[in-house]
Amino acid sequence: MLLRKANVVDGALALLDDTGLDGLTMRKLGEALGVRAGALYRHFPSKQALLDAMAERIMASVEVTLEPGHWSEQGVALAGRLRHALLRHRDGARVVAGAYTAEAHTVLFGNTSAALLRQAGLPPRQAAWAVAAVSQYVIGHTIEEQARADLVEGGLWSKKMDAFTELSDDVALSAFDADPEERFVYGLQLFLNGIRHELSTTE
Amino acid sequence: MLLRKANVVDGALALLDDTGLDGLTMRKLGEALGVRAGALYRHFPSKQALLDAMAERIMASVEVTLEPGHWSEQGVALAGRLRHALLRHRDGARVVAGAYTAEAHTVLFGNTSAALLRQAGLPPRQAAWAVAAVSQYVIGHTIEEQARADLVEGGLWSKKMDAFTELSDDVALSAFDADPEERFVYGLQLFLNGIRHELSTTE
DNA sequence: CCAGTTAGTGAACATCGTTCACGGTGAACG
DNA sequence: CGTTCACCGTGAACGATGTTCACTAACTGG
Repeated sequence: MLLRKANVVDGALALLDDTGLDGLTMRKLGEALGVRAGALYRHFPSKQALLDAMAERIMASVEVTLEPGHWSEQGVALAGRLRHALLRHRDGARVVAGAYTAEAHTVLFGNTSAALLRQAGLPPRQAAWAVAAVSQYVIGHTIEEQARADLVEGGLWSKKMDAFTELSDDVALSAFDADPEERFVYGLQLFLNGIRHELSTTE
Repeated sequence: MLLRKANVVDGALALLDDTGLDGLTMRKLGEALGVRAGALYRHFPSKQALLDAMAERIMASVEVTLEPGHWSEQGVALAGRLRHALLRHRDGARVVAGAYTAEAHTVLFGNTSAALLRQAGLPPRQAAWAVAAVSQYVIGHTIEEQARADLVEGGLWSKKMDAFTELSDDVALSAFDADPEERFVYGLQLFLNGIRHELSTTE
């Protein structure tokens, strides 16, 4: 049974889900695909190229269709779909952050989001900057969210929290075992409210 | 000349600056310190522990003293000092992001920032969330800023830009070779304006 | 000055990404 | 149907990585 590029990416994402990024090895991937490690280099020139393709696949899974509605609702939807796409695979955020790729679907997401903000009245340059800023927030948030999930799975989470307890005031503590989604939406709202403020002063 | 933990961290940060995170190797670090790789394990139980210590050292270099002034100015100053601390070493943002540590200086930065926002009138829980969100933005931004710097140094930046040019509209293009600091401040302002809006509605 | 802790050595282990000469299989074409 | 040829996969190897361990050397406190 011959392999194609798409199959390799499929297998790599599946392996990613149950070994994590650090456990993703060319040899293990080969074994999962019934093939020796070297054979993978017929499809990708390097592991990094494979990771780039995985990132692109992840970005391809975020829906970018804009339904009619207020720009801020669309913005919440877009950012939320980006987060969910990253969460769909273990360490997905780290994979996308490490790729720094400029391929079709990654660019499409940026273009669509920027167009949304431009339509809302933001100058083109600022729209592009705002999209970059929000994306950086989403990726930064999701890297941490998944890092925490990995720690919990490894049973190391309580250890970190103990270190916290000694140094931090009680307030910050309770804020940290809140629902990640709630925290995500809060930060996102801060951003969008900032954009709203920007719109009201430039027009 | 015997080594101490502090010397190892010093050497590691120096080596980081001229080889980058991917080139940071226990053997190379040993060589730079006049020692075999194995000796480093008398000071740190693993490379990750060393990286955690490096992250703490980087965080220790951000000044957290609050001078009197409007909370938003203090916020700009704090976030800006965080960014500069990350920029001070090559791949500094990746090091800090990968550590996910809860040690003295990292926690201190969070506590100080949260106190600032609480004093401004934000409820404790929301203050902690807002600080986390801004930190994630700063780290996300700086990872990208440094990734780009590494690409430029490797001469691979123009290649990425070519890929962009084919897929993106002209607008986004010009937004991308703007001064990183200007883009950083713009995103930060969006955030702080969102917090300002939050303050005006909760009080 | 001696004892005991601590730092460093050198060799080894398992594993990693990557390469390459070679053998085999697939499908397209006459 | 048979040949051809591009492509896929093998197996072994290379160099480099993080880490361990029995051993030796160096420093330090009493």
